Amino acid sequence: MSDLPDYPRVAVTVDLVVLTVRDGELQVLTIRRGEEPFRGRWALPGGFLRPREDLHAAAARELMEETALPAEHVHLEQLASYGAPDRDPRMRTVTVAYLALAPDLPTPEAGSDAADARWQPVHTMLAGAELPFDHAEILRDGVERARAKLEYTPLATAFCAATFTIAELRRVYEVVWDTTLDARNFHRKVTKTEGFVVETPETTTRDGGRPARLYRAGSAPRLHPPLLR
Amino acid sequence: MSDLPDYPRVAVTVDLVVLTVRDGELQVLTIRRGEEPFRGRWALPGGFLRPREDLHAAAARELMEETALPAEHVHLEQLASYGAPDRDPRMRTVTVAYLALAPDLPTPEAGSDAADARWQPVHTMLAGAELPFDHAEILRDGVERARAKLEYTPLATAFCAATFTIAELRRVYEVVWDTTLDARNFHRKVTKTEGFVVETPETTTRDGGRPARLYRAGSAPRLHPPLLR
DNA sequence: CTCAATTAGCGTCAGTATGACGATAAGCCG
DNA sequence: CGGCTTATCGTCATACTGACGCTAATTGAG
Repeated sequence: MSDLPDYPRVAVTVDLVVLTVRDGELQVLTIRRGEEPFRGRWALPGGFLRPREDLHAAAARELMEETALPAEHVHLEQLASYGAPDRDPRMRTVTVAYLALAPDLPTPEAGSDAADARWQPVHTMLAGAELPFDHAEILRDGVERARAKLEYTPLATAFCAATFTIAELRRVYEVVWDTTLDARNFHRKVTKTEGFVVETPETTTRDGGRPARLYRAGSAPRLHPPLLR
Repeated sequence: MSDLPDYPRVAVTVDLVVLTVRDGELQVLTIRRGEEPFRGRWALPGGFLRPREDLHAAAARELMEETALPAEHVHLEQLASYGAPDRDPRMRTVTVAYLALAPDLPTPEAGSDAADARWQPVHTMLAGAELPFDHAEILRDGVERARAKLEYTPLATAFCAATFTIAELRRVYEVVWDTTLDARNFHRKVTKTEGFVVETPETTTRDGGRPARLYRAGSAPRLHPPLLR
């Protein structure tokens, strides 16, 4: 089988928008670039697709390599692809961006490729022209995807630990949507929406005040009815 | 600037899931392949990304070239990317799939690349192992995207002509969702949802019975409240 | 030990949306 | 004209929503 050299070849990369809720704000995982171009700048983690690697596998590998996050606790889904002809000054590239949602993990620090890894507030990274390449656009799209999916999927639980209180889940919504929600109505909706959360026998007082029941994520793939902004 | 030949290159293609509602069912535009592999088989339209072409531009170009559809009346959005290492027997490829929604146009026939182009029922194309490559998976994802977006966006209007009746819009929902909807409740919801449809002065009797008012698509990017399945 | 502070979780109530379906309107066709 | 078809408006019981009052269960200060 010929290699059909008459069609242009492109370098395919995978970039990651890894979001978490930390210190009451939405944060994104950034790595300090160790190579040109943009050496020393904070950027989204990512890397080249390997010759016999599936896209999702590449994203999962990058997540491990560059962020050392425990993959089993991280939601990972494809976001979108970006291929403007001049998006990378080195050569023609197309990047397949993935969106990862993680709980507030202890301290995810640098892996092998990256000189350094750090959580940074999304707001900060989008304020100036911080991010190189088209990473600001990718980050914006990732945040918008997360905001939208919180409405009609139980994905907010991906920002929480294995068990969580309703208040913790509510804070996820409040941070991602940048609104405040009535705690009582939120509690009613979440517990009445079939398959969103599952009660556990435990309670916790880690948020102070009266002990709160702990829940774990339910199995419903979608929320019926949705939680509208 | 060096070409960094140490990273693997991939052939990037763009494939299209072009959907319409015809004869009371959801149909997809297929082309008969004129080249190997799978010569003579019906497949999704698509082609290679050109050296200095943006992804969206490539999708729009393919839509024109292969389907001769008037692009201004077609909604086009990125769907997802597919890059399993063996998805194309010739070489390593990654395809960026786009979803296009078109009204029931007169007769979109073959363009240059394709030996033939034809609308075919989605149900038929997904029933057996009709489609080559991973096109069945892509089509399934496209249909699922369309089904979901009908709930939260006014995208159903993309399946309609420039002006349409509420009943025509309702039939779009019924076909895409494969349900029946109460005509009176649907009328109430659509006309009360801000920015979904805009009344025009005209009416039509093309559906028989009492003349129906014609509407055109509104400007709202999302439906508030959504139309739930 | 008591009390204030804090957070959880239940209850109420009015306004609104929803689904089921009746009734009327306004064309067409024979 | 009378019947057929489809459009559109109306009704009504029920469900959901948002605003907000109230009680429960813990912690920590004094």
